[in-house]
Amino acid sequence: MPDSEERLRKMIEALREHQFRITPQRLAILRVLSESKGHPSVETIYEQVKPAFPTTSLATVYKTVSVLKGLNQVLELGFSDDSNRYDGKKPYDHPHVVCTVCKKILDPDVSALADMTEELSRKTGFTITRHRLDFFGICPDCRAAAKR
Amino acid sequence: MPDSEERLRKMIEALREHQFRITPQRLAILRVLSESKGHPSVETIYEQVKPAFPTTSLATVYKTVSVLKGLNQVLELGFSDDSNRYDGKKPYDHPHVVCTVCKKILDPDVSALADMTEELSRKTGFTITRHRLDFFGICPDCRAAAKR
DNA sequence: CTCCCTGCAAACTATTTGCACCGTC
DNA sequence: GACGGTGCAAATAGTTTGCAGGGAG
Repeated sequence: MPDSEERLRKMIEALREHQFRITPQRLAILRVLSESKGHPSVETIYEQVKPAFPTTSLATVYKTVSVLKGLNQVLELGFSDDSNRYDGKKPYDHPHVVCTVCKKILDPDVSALADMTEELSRKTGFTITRHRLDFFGICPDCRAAAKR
Repeated sequence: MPDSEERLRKMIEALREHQFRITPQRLAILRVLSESKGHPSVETIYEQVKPAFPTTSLATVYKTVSVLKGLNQVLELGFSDDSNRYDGKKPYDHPHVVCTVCKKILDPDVSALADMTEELSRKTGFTITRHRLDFFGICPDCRAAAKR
């Protein structure tokens, strides 16, 4: 899986570049972020790091994730009614589809977004720097499960 | 301003229809929601209701807003790093532009969204029920202020 | 007169922070 | 060795909830 290794390398490089130390705990967190497909929460990362480092604390995960966010090496998806989710594979704004039943989050292909931003900027006079586009619904798996 | 009166009437009707009582406090909250252009927070609503009902509590505002949300009479815009904002004028999903400096929120015209949802549903197999589209940037006012 | 609503305070939850000890560089 | 990082516990902030008294229908 060369793609996630590439991401891991980038993250480590970014940390080094800014004088952040590479501790074993951080390395484990980076690994989870670079490998997991499913937009994990801090809690989920914590659970995955724990086996290797049983004394790891949630605070450390929060702090590391926060550092990575500052270095633009992870995208934070905040949900006001749930815990935040993190994307270490594509650390830049992009649309998401969220299953409201199983909480799975996927990255769909949506093309027309760039045009939309440009049009918006023109119409409102805003300088647009970021966006957030989430679709909510029920995934095929959960729909099938509900029908039983 | 006949438009906001129309909304106020609709909200009251929805409450009555579902056996919710129309208390003076609730009426005051509905009024703020139906009149204010600026997507107020619970705190903001509270501040505006206080003059008329000095003993009003934040809890009551939260509870009323929650009831209205359940009746689809207000749109809740949750922000994980800030307090939630409410839209009583257009209580259905629609895009927003948020100024990251003054926290102002506007409703821009964005057309291509319906097509996007349809395309997404087809590509992912999700049944899409809701969406959330926010653009973040700096409004013309704040940009001008920064240049001084 | 019956419940629902209100308002106070306490509870909750995700996240952040303070601080003494520890380990990377 | 210096100094940033860790892990525990306590603090925070927005929101929710429990409950006794009050008022709408």
